[in-house]
Amino acid sequence: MSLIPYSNVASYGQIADLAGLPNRARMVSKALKSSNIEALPWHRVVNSQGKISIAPSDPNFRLQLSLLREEGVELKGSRVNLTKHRWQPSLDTLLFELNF
DNA sequence: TCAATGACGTATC
DNA sequence: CGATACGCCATTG
Repeated sequence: MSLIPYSNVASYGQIADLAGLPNRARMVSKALKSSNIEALPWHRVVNSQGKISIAPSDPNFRLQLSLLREEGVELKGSRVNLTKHRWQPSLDTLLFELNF
């Protein structure tokens, strides 16, 4: 997921699928909270509704908002415009995931 | 061990 | 839209 492009967003499930782990979105979320931000574009990750899945009380919530706005992502409150910013994995990416 | 718990997703109602 | 229900499974206590 370190390959989610600038100004794009992907959902937890989408990432899980790409990693070859269907229906395992929760694992991705765990990976994000535990695997502390090691130069990972965690802020480009939202749920399938395009909504930010962090508690608004959490400091990171604000951070994610600003980071996204900074990248020019359209936000309606805490919701991103998926139709416009959803990441579409390139063929190269897919092949890469399939070990080709 | 076992039950509860998630930065989740899809399907219904 | 909001509320519920159920699937998934590593981590926690």
